Amino acid sequence: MKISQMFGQTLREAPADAEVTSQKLLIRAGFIRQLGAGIYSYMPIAKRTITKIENILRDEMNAIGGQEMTMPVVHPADLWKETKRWYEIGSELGRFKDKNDRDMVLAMTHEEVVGDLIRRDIQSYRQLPRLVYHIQTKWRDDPRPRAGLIRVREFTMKDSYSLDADWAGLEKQYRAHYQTYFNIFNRCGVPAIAVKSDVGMMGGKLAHEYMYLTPIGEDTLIICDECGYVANRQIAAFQKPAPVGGEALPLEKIATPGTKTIEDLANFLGISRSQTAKAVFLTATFVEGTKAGLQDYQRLVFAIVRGDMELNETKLANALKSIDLRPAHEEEIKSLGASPGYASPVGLDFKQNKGLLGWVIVVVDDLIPGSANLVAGANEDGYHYLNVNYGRDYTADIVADLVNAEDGFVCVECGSPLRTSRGVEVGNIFQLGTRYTDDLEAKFVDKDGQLKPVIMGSYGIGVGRLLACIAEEHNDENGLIWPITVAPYQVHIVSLKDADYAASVIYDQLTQAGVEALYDDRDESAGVKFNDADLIGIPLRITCGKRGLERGEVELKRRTDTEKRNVPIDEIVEVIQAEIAALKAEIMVKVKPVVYKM
RNA sequence: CGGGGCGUAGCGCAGUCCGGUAGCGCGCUUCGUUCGGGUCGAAGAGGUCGUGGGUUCAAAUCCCUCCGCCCCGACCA
Repeated sequence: MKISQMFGQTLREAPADAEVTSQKLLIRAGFIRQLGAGIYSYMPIAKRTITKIENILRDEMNAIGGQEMTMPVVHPADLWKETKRWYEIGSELGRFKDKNDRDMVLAMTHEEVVGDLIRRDIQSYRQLPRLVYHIQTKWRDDPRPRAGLIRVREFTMKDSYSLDADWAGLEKQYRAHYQTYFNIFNRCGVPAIAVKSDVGMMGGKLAHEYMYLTPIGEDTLIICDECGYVANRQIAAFQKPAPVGGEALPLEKIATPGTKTIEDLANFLGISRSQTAKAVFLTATFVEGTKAGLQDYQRLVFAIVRGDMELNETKLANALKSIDLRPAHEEEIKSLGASPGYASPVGLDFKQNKGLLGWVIVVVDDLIPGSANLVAGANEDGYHYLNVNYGRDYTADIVADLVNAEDGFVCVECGSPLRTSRGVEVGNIFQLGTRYTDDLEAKFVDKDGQLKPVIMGSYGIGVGRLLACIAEEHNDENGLIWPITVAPYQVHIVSLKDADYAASVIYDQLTQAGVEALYDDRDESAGVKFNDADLIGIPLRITCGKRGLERGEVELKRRTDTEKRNVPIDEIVEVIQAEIAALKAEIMVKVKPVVYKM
């Protein structure tokens, strides 16, 4: 490609609202353009990289038996009603009506469609196992897109779906993906780790997320450097400190004016935050009923954790089996007779007073029951109780682990201190089991003649997000530095004054030899061309100048190097091919088998 | 959804407080010049000042509405 012919140009300055490095560089280098919040166009040069990433995905998926197909972007809503996700998922699901006023959805994932295909096409265990995948557009109307391509609303995803007759089969396909995903990220030059994760809206049994560690990430990971335990904070376990027990002392009400936060309260009383109980009010949404008549309803949730711990909403939602949690409104809290800032379940009779939403659910963290004589609110402005004891003064409907693991907390596996790190989720794998095939009645006849639901797994990688992570990982102060495996072009040819003819001959030779070359044939100054070359970040650069040509040479430089080497013109094709091979070999060396560990 | 910020030429910005002919840099066009790290000079093109309404003799500027974008939080993969 000649730059003079290319659609899209480089920019000297990034748009003011570009925040993260990958976003700034991809825009400046002419790879992407924003159309709306979380909606981007990929320019021709970016499309080349996208295609290479997709081909790596195809290569690796095919290697574990994947069969590529294409599924629709627009689905009849009835299918999503059958699996209940029409009701369970909120505004993130794109909904519209077609001309006949029929509810339709925009695909945010494809379990429903795969399930529908299964019930049409799979009748026998002889047709299992299978692995299908596609690389296709998703729409997720995220409440807050951010950071360029890291978090968008429209994106391309490679999603694969494993279909098995039994759990052992799922296990096998899950393990295959577990390893294959590492291969994929390694080949793209993105260091990723696998962490245990919440199953979220996908449902199912077991899930891992692949995380690229970076401070711009929005997930918090809990890592044990000692034994290798890693989990998303949403579900990360840790060893709770032993609760401080003791004999229950008499309840005592004391004035604690102006202590609406735990911090204030602990300071006022001169005690540690761990001697207090913190009350958090949330409103939970539940769905109940059958396919025929589903309805959702809300309940006020009264969660209590020790004052030195942070409530983890994912853990709470999982304990409740709620599909949605939001902070409760002040009027909802007051309807219980509780006072925000001074609230506790002590002295409140929820059988008498069901509050605005009816039937309050009290949930306490598992540290609470064993902790004696905590300080908790008295449900009256400016007052707390001393010596509150679970069991004597109040009880809960649910006791569960409800709190965040934090830096320095103790690893549940080995007892070493944990640390936190930020990460971007570049991929995920889910053991869905029969979550969808049950609802869709996607069944097959097994060897024993019994009708059984197909066992599914689903596995995703966001292509654009992966592109962003590659850019985030591989750059310097001058621009992007593409790994050879995903570089839009392999060689960038810069022609200087009076070297255009020689450069064009080299460009033709390389192109004919199958080398992917980008040729800067513009009538621009050397500085402009060099700066653009650095910005675009093609791994190899050939500079064709009058000085070198007089000696029959051109100059070759890797984007990562500062030194240049002179290469005789008649050897350039072979030298470039050797360089490309060397760069590929360097990437492949990094592809190491990872020991499977769940 | 809550809090904050922004919207003036393709990009970056000034002008808004205090109403009176819409500006600067980069980029773009043409001519000349220069030619191995964002040359220099000259002449140009390009703007419904996000939208709609109001106040006023007069609105980019003041008031109201709506829309869009960004950040933090909530939420989410």
